[in-house]
Amino acid sequence: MAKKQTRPALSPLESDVMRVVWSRETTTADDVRQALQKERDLKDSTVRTLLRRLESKGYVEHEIDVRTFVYKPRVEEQRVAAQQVRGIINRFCSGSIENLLVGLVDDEQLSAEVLRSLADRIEEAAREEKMKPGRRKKP
Amino acid sequence: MAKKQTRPALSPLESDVMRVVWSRETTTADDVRQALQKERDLKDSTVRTLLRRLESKGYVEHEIDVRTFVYKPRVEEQRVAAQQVRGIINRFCSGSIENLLVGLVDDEQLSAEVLRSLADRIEEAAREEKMKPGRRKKP
DNA sequence: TGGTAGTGTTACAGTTAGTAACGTTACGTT
DNA sequence: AACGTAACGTTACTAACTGTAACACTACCA
Repeated sequence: MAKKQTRPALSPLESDVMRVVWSRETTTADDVRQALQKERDLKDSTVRTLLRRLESKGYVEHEIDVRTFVYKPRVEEQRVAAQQVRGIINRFCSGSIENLLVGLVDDEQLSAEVLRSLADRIEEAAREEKMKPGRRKKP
Repeated sequence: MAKKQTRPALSPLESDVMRVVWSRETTTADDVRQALQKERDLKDSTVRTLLRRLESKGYVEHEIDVRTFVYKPRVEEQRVAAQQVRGIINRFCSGSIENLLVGLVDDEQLSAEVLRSLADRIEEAAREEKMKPGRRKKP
């Protein structure tokens, strides 16, 4: 089985940067700086350091447009979230995702209705996948 | 609304210690040391430092039996997991738990069947709750 | 009353996170 | 062709957090 490759975790600020990157088609250092400006007034070189670290961690990649680095995500946001959750499940929850979901319900973050409707939608999606073969996951 | 109090995050080793604490009724430093011995051979004072840090973070509390500190969890394991997940949801997933669950399914950590059966069980449990009033959550 | 089980205090090195200055390179404009 | 400047890479520093533990102190129990 293809081992699901795992990347070093994101720091809080790196997460902020990633959220910017995920929210756009393409992203430059200056885009990030501006996007985060309300909350934090980071210097250009700070942002570039962050982006470089994110690239070395495998979260983004860049192309060069003339002389400007243009970044794009290399992983989907939901995938990253899911991996983090996997870590939580292993550390707590006795490795069982069901236990986790039960905890979420207890914590009132989740309801049975949501679970059910989600199950419906997922099964629906799975059926459609089967119709048109070829690539799997994430059209 | 009673603000769900949030504690400083657990480091990896602290998580290990907590797993021991959660797995037992009561726990002493020596219990922890022995439980973790296969993986890590920690000195007694190391373990006690960990437990003290966990207490100051609000994860455990202790009573004194003669002269020995006897620890117990102050939070449930699933609750902690759920709070961590809430953090993830806020950082990624645009704050939506549904997005997260979709990601988990994509990541093949979760299936529609599990979601559905879980929804069933949760609804069932909710019905029972309504029958016998009084305390809610966690019997 | 002394040995010891058990505690608190203190500490230190390695890593990660946030922050950024400064030096270098190469575009495009004149 | 040369120069200003936009954009990059290298390097660095501090603060906080982790893992680790020695050592000093205290109070039971034999």
